Amino acid sequence: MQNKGKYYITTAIAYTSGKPHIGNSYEIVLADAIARYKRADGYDVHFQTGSDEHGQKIEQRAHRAGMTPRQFVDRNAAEIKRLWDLMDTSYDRFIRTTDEDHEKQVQKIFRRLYEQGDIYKGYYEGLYCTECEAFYTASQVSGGDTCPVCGSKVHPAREEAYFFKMKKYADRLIEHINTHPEFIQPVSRKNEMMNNFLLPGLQDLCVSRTSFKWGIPVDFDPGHVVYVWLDALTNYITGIGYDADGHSSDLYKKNWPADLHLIGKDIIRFHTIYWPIFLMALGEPLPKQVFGHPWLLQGGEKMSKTKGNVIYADDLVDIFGVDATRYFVVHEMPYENDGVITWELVAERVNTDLANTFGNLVNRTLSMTNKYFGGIVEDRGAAEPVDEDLKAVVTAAYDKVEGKMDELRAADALTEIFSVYKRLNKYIDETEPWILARDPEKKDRLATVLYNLSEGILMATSLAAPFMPRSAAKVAEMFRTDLRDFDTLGTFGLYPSGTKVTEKPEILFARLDKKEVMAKVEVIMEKQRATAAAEAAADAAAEAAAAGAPARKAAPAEEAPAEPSGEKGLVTIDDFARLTFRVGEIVACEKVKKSKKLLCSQVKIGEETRQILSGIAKFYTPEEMVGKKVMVITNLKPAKLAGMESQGMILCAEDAEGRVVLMTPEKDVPAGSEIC
RNA sequence: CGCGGGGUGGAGCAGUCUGGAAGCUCGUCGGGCUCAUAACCCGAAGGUCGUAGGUUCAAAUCCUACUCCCGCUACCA
Repeated sequence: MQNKGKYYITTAIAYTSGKPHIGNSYEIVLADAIARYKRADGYDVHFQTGSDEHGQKIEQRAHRAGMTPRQFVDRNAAEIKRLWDLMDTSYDRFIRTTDEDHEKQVQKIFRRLYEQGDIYKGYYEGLYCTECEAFYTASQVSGGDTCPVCGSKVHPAREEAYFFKMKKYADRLIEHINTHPEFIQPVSRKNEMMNNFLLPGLQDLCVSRTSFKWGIPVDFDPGHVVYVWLDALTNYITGIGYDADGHSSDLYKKNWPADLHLIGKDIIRFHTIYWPIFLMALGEPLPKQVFGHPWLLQGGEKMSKTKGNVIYADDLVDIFGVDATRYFVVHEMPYENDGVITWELVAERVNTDLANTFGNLVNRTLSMTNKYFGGIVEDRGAAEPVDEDLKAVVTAAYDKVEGKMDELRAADALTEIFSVYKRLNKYIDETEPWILARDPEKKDRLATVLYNLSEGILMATSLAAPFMPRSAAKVAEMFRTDLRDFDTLGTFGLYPSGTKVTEKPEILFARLDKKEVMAKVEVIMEKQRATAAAEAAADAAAEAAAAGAPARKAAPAEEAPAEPSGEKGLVTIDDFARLTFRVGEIVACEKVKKSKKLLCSQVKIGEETRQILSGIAKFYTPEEMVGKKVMVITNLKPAKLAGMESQGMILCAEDAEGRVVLMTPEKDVPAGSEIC
């Protein structure tokens, strides 16, 4: 295969404060798909990922967990690595910012930048919260003088710190961005960076802190540790052997500048402004491209532990398998906008694309080959005009996919590949092999059709391999051949005629029953909620223990704070619209034996009758209930009360003494009428 | 007037730069087929393209105003 040169791709390094969710895993999977694709396409790929392990938050969390920071990051980095490995990602190096080679180089870089005058010592000024031991900006404090996190008083303070002279390189960077339109992807982000940061004028960046210890020490000024971005971003060069004294490794010389930094859209600024400027200061070339990918949202919301809606890669893999999970996250992510993930969507996608279109195609082809030819795939040259279009579609696939991948549109690349599988399914209908099989004179034609199918599957699957390596390997194995190098994909017919395929085709992707999936999900979510509650309790206990005299407030929360629980906040009309209320007529009612409070009513709502339990036995007898028209929430999740299912809720009013009264319509309306 | 992105059939998206018969995947409904994982193939229904106005022979696409949603707003990793 021809060598197209080197390709160095990186992901952001994952922060070791906790377990990455599927949105984080998406990045490594996408990077891996690109890396594998480039390898198959003839590039000499170097793929780096890793973990970001320093900072005050780590220090605090480790303390709360009763561990040293080192133990804490060792544990979390191992967990991150486990998830990356679980997803079959083929990175060449997993760098940790606590790795010795990295720490040493960061110190050297810091010293060099200081000596050449790009870093200077000054004071960081801001509003300081003693409780949190953290600075906040005026905008965060938003006018008042209370801490946005813990609510205590903040006061102006200053801390000795080193700063990087950003302004010095700003013009060069603006010039670079303007002359390299491909540098920031998607392009809409470019304007954001220009308008918000570069054009108004950059502030100098604080690159050291004295308020915590868990970081790389500034070797010539012991009270300071190197602050986050100078430590984190430099992993891209230290990980391949950069040396600030000019003795960089061959690996570095070969691979730098990076071809692609794949990162989340939230850290675009750091990668397109600070990082290039650091590199300019070091006299190194800039990365060729930075792609800030969008996020995967659960439903329409950000995932957060407090909302209890986090989806993790390992849970997805348990239910759907590695390749299905990989396929979903890559396929479902649009280029610019955020993608959506829900368990239902994954199940649907697996069934339609993977089981029906792809898996079933492979299965039916292999089955027919076994049934009609004892497993031998043979091109007997009995071509017909209908074959031409099929071959054209198959042989054109590589160029189409290549075009999409060049633009980093991996989701669209997958769509191209699947359109080939769809075309192959259609070909079966066009040629009707089962009819050919009835006519002995059509035996050659039948063999040729099955050969074309097999070859088409193998060619398309070679392109799918970077996205679904395991399944692609299985397909090749079942056809008793190897996947194709990309530079052969323009030629139809390289599958050796006469190959005997497997006798027992394996189901690549089983169809899933949505209800069964959701039942499993319920178990997972339940476990997650329990864990979150336990953690919260442990945190609270640790806080209390650590408190000593005046109680310390909670440390900054990782995620958005929980909804205020005591009182009911305002909702929007959309929130209200999510609830469905209907008029129901109680057609039967009885006491629930196991309970003193509950009545079990059969409520007629339009065409259907539902069983609803209500805690109103003290106020109404079953006889009184029958015939009443009441207000019912119909889209409430069913729940079991006293062992019986309740499919909704009958609304009542409760007075100050706790007396309960049914809500009934003021005029008579038919049961089933919607209440709005 | 801080900056930016978005609002397209039931769901998720493309199309907007470079105006010219509203498209893709899924779901729904009808039909075909039976090799296959109740799979596959064909067809249909369903959208005033957020709202209002303007430019034009022609607007989802350009312009103006309004409205709703979501990010970012600088050292938080």
